[in-house]
Amino acid sequence: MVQIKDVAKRAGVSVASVSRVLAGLPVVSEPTRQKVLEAVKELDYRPDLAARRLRSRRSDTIGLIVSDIRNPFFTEVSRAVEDMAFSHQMRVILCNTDEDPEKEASCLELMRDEKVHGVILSPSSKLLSRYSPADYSFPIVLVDRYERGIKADAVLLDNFDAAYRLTEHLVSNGHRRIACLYGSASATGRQRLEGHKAAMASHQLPVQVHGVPPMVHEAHEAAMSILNQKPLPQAILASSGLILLGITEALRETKLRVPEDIAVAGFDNLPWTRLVEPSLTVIAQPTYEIGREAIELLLQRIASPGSAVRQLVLQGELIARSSSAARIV
Amino acid sequence: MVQIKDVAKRAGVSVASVSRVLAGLPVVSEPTRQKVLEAVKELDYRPDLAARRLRSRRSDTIGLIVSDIRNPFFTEVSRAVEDMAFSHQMRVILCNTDEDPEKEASCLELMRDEKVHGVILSPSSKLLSRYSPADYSFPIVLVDRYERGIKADAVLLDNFDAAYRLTEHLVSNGHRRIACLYGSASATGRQRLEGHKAAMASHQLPVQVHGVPPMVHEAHEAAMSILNQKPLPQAILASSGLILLGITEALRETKLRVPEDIAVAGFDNLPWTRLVEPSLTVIAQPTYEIGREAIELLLQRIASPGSAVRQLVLQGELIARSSSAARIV
DNA sequence: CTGTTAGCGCGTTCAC
DNA sequence: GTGAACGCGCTAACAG
Repeated sequence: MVQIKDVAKRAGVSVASVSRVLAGLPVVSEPTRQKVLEAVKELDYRPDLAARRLRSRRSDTIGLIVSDIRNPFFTEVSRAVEDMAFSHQMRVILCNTDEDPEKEASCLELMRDEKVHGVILSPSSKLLSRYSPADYSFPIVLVDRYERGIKADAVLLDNFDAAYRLTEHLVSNGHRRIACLYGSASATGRQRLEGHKAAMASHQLPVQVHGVPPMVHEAHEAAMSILNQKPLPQAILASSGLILLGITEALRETKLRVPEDIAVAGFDNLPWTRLVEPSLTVIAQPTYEIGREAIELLLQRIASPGSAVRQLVLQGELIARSSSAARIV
Repeated sequence: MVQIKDVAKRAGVSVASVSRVLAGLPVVSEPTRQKVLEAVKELDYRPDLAARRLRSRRSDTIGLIVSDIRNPFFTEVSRAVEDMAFSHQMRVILCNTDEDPEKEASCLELMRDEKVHGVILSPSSKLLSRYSPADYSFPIVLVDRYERGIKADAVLLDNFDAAYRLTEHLVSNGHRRIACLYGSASATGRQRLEGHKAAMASHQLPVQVHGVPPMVHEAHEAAMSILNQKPLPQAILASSGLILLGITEALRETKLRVPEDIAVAGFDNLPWTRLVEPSLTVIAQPTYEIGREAIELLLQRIASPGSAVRQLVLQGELIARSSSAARIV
């Protein structure tokens, strides 16, 4: 294994000079710089990261902790995080928690052990409810999940507003009896519920809401029982892409026509939502941007640990498609 | 920062004993073991990974290099890899290459620098064509992409067989003029093409094949031009989920009925394939299992570097749905 | 079975 | 502007 002293010998300088050149310190003369660079290339020298990390106490690593990378939202976020990290010469360590507080805790411990510079985290409800940045030795940026009043950096969708607008869209298209299936397990689902309720209230319309656990199967079941009730709601609203999937499955089993018998709208502009017949009205989240902003916020926080906490709130985009077309009265 | 000598002092033993207890070496007496464990707990001692890695020359890390984590196939594989790695106390470093040979090379270098124990890799066509395990200092397991004759561990779908059976299925349902859109950029696409051609040949049927770059847009365009030709093929076959998506989009623009006017079948059992109308016949890949087997193979290779190379070939599952229903003659 | 000690490869003082 | 030397925290070899 070629190491720094080999390079030093070859270049006819000391190891200190090699180290300085590699660190980009400007206190080194141009001739030595060239000598070193040449020797590095000739020997194909690669600094030993373990030694460097031990000595410098820096890992050049950040952590990304999500519930499940297979959730398309997190897939996209993680791609953005990887891209940004790569371009900043940083490594990313990824963990899946499956919303399990114990796994969450062990992931966080792992991040501590790895001496990450910071973590991007989508906390479970449980963790979020007792969350305090002070409990951790590294900065954390929350994504997707957040509770008002928490002193923490975060990048979020404006869930209330998005659900409000989606509901407004349904109402303005003539739908009045609207059923809302929301993810009861997450702060995000509950915030979307609040947006929905506020929009309904502004029209003096009664609400019909159903909390469901975050699983396709459960959403499917819940949707089925709603679709079998009399009178049938005029529209059904899903607070997440997963729930929307469950509803869509259920609708395929019934012979109900969309939007004539019942309109549909939901969250997350996944590829399939425009392929089903009819295509589905959704709120598109700027997922890649959320990831990009999260790591940006994290890097800034690392650079200036003392500055005030910030929440970055991004707007969803309403994509109106056939499934929520105007009701013929 | 609490370190090993603090623990040693507290437990009244030497640092070596602490190290041995933590390494799980069986050469330590039960009393000292208990003393050490207690001290570790009391001080909340966490070994410094950088120091440990420097000294032991082991990183407990493996690499995963894929073209794009957003490809659902790789998402699933990566989840499996993460799960297995986590349960083996291993870290995973993930890289996206976008099929770019340069990025591929820098990812591989990064893995070398990180001293990973091994890498799971889906190589670009270019890399695959000149691939040799001997070029790397760590073991590599190929996933998804592979070329006959390469001496490398790999976990693969039986692409030839899957495409053969999918074609057989179409033929046995009365479709004879079949157009095949295949991914020309990957070995995988070409192997599926071969399976298709073989099946057609066994029935003395002429083939009509079209290579497309691996982008939805391109597949869409190619599908459009096929759908506009006279006479219309009786069926259209896609060699990947991505191409199937492009075809599905194109079909929505035309007013062709599926399967009456044209039947459709393809690869990858993604959630949306059973939600579109009509639902799509596909070959389901055992994606999670592929990831699981890949890391299993890698760990075995790490354990015994000298043993013979192995390719693990898994079978796809034909899921017949409405889009390929029997042709009424 | 346990303790002492020599480095692992590098970054960083501190003299020059 | 440069080099010599120390030590980051740990593991492993060796002595006892």
